[in-house]
Amino acid sequence: MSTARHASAPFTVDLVVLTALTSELAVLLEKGKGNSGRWTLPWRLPVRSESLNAVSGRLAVSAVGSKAAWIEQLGAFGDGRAHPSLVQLSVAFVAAVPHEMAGPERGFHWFPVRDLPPLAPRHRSMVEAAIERLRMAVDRAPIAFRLLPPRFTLTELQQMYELLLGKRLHKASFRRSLQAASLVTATDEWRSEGRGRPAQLYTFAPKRKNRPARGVRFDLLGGTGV
Amino acid sequence: MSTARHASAPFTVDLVVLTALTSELAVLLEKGKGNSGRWTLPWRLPVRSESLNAVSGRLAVSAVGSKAAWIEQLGAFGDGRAHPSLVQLSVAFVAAVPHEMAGPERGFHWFPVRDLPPLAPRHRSMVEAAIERLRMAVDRAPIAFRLLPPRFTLTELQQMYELLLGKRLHKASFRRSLQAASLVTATDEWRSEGRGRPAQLYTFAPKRKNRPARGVRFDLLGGTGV
DNA sequence: TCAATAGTGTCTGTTAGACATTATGGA
DNA sequence: TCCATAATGTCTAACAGACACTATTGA
Repeated sequence: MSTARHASAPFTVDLVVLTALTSELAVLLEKGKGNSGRWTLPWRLPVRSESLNAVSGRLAVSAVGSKAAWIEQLGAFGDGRAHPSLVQLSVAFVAAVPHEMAGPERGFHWFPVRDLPPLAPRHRSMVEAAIERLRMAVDRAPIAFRLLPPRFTLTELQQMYELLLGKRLHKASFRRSLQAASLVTATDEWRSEGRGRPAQLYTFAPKRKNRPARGVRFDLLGGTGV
Repeated sequence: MSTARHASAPFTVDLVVLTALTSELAVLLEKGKGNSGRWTLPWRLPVRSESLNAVSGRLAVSAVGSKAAWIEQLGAFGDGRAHPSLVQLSVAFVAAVPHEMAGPERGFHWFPVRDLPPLAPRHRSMVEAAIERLRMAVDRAPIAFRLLPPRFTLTELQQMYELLLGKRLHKASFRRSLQAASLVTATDEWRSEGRGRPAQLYTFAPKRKNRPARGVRFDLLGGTGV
């Protein structure tokens, strides 16, 4: 029951920053500003008349030290689930950043999504929604490419997709689709990684292609099939 | 700049109700409560501590007179786009209802989405987002079926899908996928519609089927292809 | 030489769209 | 009878996954 009488808006903007941490997804958490030293998602009470996108963008910069590779609004969260701010409503954003590029700022820490510390209920539902949204977005936005360095091997790219999607992919199929989509071009560089045959390096260089726009998918009932 | 000192929450809940109106999508608008008699999306200032889902659900009932066939949160809208309430933030929902079932309540009217009256900028972006969201949701939720009467012909079902998706579908492919998805069962009734051969009536009776869970779709660059 | 990884060719099953054909009523 | 619509069979192209094979390095 906070009496909002200062110039801040009566809702928080919260951010779920995801990254690829050695073969698993990780979330960026902040050492709680409140009394209990619990970890929280980065959030802030925006000042009035600030745009949501501006606030979330600056929140990302303040957390990871650079602009996010991808950021999207998740939605409004409230409905009785507790939040560290005690404010009724939160607008959540989901972002992805490359892990190597910029270490987290002071007071922040990466946690694997499979092993999170206790979070406020509202924050826990945001993390779940964020992962789901990321997996939906991976095939519509070049997120995987932006999480990799400018030059990468196709195996690295595939592993990034597998990590983001949370499932294994078939090597030959992956490369065929990639070829058909005209998304990468080979460089003349190769990289030797320990034992086996060196891998060719590629760059992200999408060329517009008119996809045939398939019909309906009757994907009701959430049948995942294995 | 309204001083929010009464017991209402400092944001609005807005609703985009969509329906299938004789071969085109239509939105439900309300004669503006404000000074200018402009049309607006149905919205309200919820009282504090009300859940978002509860508010949006009741808003739908008050607009169409019955529970929505499908409803989902669209997200938070603000960012400087004007809203009839003058409130900074709005949480929008999108809903779909069958057109025949329940006429709109007094003061409401259906408008084809291709021919909308002037709307507040924030409401216009909600309508656009709602249509896009509906099209994404049509193959994950049985929206088309809930907009049809319990017994329908396959041609009616296909036309509903075409209307919701905004594109033509291939008849034989549509029926094959439908069959494969085990979503409908035939009744022993037939309906003669004017000239040609009568059509068999079907009911929505989904049977769980384990779909094979396909790989990646490189669907970047929004290539629609025709 | 062996182990390990990169990269590719072939085969098969599934599916979407094109097209044509049959079926069955009303005008 | 003719016409309009329903319903279905066949063909083809695209594509995903399985499998196996070759290529190229380090140990």
